[in-house]
Amino acid sequence: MLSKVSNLGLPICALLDEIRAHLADEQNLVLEAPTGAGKTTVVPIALLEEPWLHDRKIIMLQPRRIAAKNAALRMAALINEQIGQTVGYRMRLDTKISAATRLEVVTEGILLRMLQDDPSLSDVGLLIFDEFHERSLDADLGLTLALNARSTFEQDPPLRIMLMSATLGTDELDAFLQTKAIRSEGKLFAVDVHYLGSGKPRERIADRVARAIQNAFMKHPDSSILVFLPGQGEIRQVATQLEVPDRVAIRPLYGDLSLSQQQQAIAPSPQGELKLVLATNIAETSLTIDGVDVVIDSGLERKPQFDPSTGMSRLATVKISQASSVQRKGRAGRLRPGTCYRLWSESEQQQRTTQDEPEIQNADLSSLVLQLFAFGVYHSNELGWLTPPPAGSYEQAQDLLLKLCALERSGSALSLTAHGNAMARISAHPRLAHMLLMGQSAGASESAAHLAAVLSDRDPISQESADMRTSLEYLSGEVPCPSVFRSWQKRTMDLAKQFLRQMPRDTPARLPRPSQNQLTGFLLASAYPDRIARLRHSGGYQLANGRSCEFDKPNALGKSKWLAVAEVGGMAGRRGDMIRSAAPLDPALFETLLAEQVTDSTVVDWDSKTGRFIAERRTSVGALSLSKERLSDVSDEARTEKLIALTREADLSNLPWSDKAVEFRNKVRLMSRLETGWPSLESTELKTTLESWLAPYLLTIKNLSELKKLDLLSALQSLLSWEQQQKLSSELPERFEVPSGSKVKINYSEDPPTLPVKLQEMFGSAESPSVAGGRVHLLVHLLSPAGRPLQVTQDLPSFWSNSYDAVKKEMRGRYPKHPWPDDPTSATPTRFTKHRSKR
DNA sequence: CTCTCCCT
Repeated sequence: MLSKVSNLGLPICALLDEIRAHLADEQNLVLEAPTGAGKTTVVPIALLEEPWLHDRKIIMLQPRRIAAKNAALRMAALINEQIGQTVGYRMRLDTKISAATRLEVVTEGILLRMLQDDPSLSDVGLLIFDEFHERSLDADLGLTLALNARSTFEQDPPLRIMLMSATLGTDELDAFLQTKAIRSEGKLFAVDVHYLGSGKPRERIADRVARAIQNAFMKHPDSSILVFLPGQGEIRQVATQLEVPDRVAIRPLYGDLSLSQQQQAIAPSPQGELKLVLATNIAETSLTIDGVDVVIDSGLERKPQFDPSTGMSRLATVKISQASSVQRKGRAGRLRPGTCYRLWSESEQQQRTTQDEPEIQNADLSSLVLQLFAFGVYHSNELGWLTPPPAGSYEQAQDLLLKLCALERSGSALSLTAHGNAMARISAHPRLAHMLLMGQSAGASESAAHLAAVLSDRDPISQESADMRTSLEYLSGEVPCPSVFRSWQKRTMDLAKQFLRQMPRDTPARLPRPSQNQLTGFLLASAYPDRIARLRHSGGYQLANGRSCEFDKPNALGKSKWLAVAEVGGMAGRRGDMIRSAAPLDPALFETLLAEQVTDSTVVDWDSKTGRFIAERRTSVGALSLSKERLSDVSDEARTEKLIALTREADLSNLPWSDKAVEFRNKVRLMSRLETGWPSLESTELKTTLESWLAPYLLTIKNLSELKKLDLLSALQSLLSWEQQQKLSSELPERFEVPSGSKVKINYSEDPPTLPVKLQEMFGSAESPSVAGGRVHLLVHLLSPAGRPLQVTQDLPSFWSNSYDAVKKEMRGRYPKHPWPDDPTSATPTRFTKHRSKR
């Protein structure tokens, strides 16, 4: 096998010895090679006879079906075999594999299914991720699970993992896999790059692109041109406003076009005209257009941005990365040298990000989280990730899976339900998997399978009609399917059959069967409970998730008061969302099959005018309120709950903080500084435990004036044990006996606590007053006979010896009737004047 | 001025 590929003259052939030597010693390899180096076909074949394979297979992952098939076909041809012998491929609904197959090219999603059947990957010796730089969600997850499989199972010899990536930054991969990349040259022709600058502000992209096209045709009169635009809208604008020479054929190219229209853009023109292909990102990686010498790159692309707060994606027009611009440029140099015009400046190019963000950063993670639970991974941090899944979308995914009954909560932990386990075995989005199982329970497996299949893929009929029932009628043949949709119909029916095979067998229908009219709405509402919608009085619909949306053009569905919406489209920056597909929903289902979606709650409110409570019983579906009913009685529990919520909101400021309560809190704070084991009475902690300490005292409170009389001190005291309460009053007494015999109240509302006392009453005291067995020194406020503060000290002896003389001199004249002895430490303390003391 | 691409 090796000899069949080692002399092909491709750049990669020179590196085969190095690659084999590396893999003989190490488990990981990063192979960095640009397109045209031959890595995809040469490397797997060259490794088929390596001893460390131990008769196990080589699996090579490809992000796209066409690429997987082509790679397998080319490799089979290289070794003069039919496909399905030594080399085969495997993808959804299309497999060419035999018992003799040693090398399988598979699409990335297949790896997850392989891991489900055999978590240790026992018959795989080498796992190759091709085009790993694209960082698809499945590739990232596959790598993480494969590394986990290698570390948890005894593989002998261990599984080899190889990442093949385009040039531009493999350092991160090297670090993650603790290896050193092997680099190869490519075999592309030189492409001249011209930066045309950023253009005038606010000028339409289509206008600038149109001008660049005109200029390019003048400079390259004999060349076909490929233009990269962000989306269909811009493609249409350019196509309608552009005037091109007669011998040029304009060919739009984007994913929603039919296969034959896409073929027209790719194939050479029949009359030998030049081609002007106006394409989206589809031409960046998926489709190759031959005969292009000039590329015009708008520098923009449209990308979905997943919003964890709504669980929906919206589209945004963003600047492409440097890596993407290199890829687009390369499309001009496949057969001979070419030219690339970029509609931005060179300095801006330097500021652009080098790589695209990995998909895991900005994707719906519900499928990933379900799969992890099915593998027994309950927290993503149990695994090693090149890029860990972001917390926000991870939590959103868990919430959705809880709503779909795939997970259940026991205490603070989540676990997979039997229903969730069945969902994970179905190869569809968890929403659709849930819908399939619900459909089965309601005796409507086949309809559910049809609907899931339509929603799984691009649906050409939804462009004509947003009513899902139209697609279903074409699919089942109830309404004759137009011939242009025949290939869609066949593929979608095949998908539906696969879903039926994946559903659990022998499951009795446990739910009542909905009527034919209710069926589609019921199924959609099971999959998308957050998108149940109701018509607003003002027009448009409100969704259960709180957002609003409407039809882009008048639609017969728009008469329906209730809808089950499947897909919502929107562009970032625009206000409303568009309903792309939906079905009418019978609200009678809220009392039967959809009863689980209805929440029944008693809402208590505080009427701030009367200071009383009012209660309402409400039923709702998410943000959509179904009914409201005023209750004459408010239960103690409901009222307490509301009071606690109000208290939390007010940061405890609504409670009657008496001086005693404030002092108590300060005393506990003081004790907790001295000893461990005392509870914290700080607002933050008190707020989290309101239910335990405050609630019992709220039970009798029915209005505002009763709240004002709340015994807050007792409530706070309940947080202390009996021993602590005893200790608190002995260690931090109310009053302190000063030398004169007065019992002076200690002010614990300050920190440190203060002792306001007339100076004369402290005579004879050589020590600073303290509490808590001398651990807390009181801050003595020494007062004049008239009660004016003279001095503040925590160190009385130092006051007597340093400051007393000056105070004495100043005060003796003003208060002559009071004693001002020369030696205060031996004088007799007194509350009175000299005259009264003598008496 | 109203949807990028891909996949089980």
